[in-house]
Amino acid sequence: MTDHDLTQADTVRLAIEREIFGGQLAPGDALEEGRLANRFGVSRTPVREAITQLAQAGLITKRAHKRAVVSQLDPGTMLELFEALAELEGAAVFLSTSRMSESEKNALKDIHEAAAENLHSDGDPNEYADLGFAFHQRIVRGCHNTALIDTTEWLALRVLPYRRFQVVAPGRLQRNQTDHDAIISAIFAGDAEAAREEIRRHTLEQGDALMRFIALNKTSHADFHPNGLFKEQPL
Amino acid sequence: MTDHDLTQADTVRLAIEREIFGGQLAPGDALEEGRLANRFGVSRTPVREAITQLAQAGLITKRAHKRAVVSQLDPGTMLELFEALAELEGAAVFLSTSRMSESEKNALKDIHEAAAENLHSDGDPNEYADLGFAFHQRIVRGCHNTALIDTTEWLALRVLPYRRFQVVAPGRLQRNQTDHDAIISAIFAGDAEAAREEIRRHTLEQGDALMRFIALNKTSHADFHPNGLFKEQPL
DNA sequence: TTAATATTAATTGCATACACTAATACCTCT
DNA sequence: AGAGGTATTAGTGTATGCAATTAATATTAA
Repeated sequence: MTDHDLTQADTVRLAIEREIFGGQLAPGDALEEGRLANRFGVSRTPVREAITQLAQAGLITKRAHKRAVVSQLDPGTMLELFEALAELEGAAVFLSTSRMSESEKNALKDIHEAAAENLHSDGDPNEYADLGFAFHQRIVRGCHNTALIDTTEWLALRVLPYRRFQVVAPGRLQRNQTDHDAIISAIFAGDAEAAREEIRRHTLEQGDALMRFIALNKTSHADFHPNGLFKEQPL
Repeated sequence: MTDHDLTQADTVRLAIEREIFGGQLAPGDALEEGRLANRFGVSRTPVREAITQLAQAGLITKRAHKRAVVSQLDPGTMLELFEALAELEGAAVFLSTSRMSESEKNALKDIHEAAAENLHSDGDPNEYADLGFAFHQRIVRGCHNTALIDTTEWLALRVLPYRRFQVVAPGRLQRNQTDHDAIISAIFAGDAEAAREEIRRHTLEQGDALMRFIALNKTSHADFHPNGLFKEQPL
């Protein structure tokens, strides 16, 4: 039972997913069954199935007899997502503090130090962003509760493109690193309550900072495309 | 745009959902597309769509070329679900404590007192279970964060059938009411941190109690059907 | 010109038909 | 009788066609 048990619907779904997260498909873009069908060389049926799945996952929005569009995150819901994510990550780290093994903690510390090094040596901001993502992911997975992990990572994935933006916001990276410092200290000190508070504040602030950024650059949120930030914003 | 925008796939999905939560469809039962199709008087296409959605939601399990099966909750994942739910409800009540309006708080208190009355007068246990569900739901919704509410309610729905079991466990109802007492006190006192701790402990304990119940009655969890508890277990 | 309406085109929802897979029954041989 | 293989059957995955619905375009009236 290898990957060849992938049905065509699965293949199409994965492809569309990648295009959304990769930015080729922007929020608001329409997904038309017919086009996709002959683009992927299949009939509309598996395409339809893929769209159904993606809609159920919330990645795209679909209403009867209207074509599916990539879900649009208006500022309000985006803030809500960040807030919910902050709470979930808080819950996870609360558990992780007492549940992570020594090796898990050390791996976390390694990531943190690699990020520090990157920051100190003026490395690639994208690499820093990846390390930041890994940092959060390690913490979440440390709670060893599949249900909680899946839920949290699902939310994290939804805001991921927006979360990365901070690499272009002045001073954010340094601040980010300081926050991570506090979080990792609390974890190693075994202070679950403090760890929760730190990560809550941290993630909430990322959302706030993003909102400020959008407001300052007064980008119409209709046109706002998170994945384009790297390309279009001057560093 | 009324309910008549419901596509046939939606209708079928809702019907199946109801049968699962209502207990006509037990965990482990197989869903066969053809039967469902002519049972609902539609073709297999909308049935397939409904199944896809339910699978994506996790309510049923599906693998390529194998028929769909109503998801089975083994004790391990069930405990995980309860733990994750405890954390999410904790996060929600933490926010709700400062965000619920006066009328929302009063509505919550009304439910709580109705439950007390039911308990005191030896009323219908099923009604008590409904009140308990409403109690938790009100608290969660009080956080006014759609993302967090949806996530939490989704988990709550998955364990709902199991959660109700406590009406048949000796002493659980009284204990449940005491817990709710503590929670509501913390909320009215504005002590968010205490409210979180109370509801965490409370929901976690429901999971533990359920596990003990299953273990004591040494019911093979393969045959364990939550919705049957009311009918088959002697009170 | 603009707004409202009719007409056409594009696109979705569904049914049916067929291909492929996996399970079951059946047979053969030892 | 039992193990192993083959035919049969049930059931899923996909393609195609058609009807219903929505979006786009043309047309008319003010």
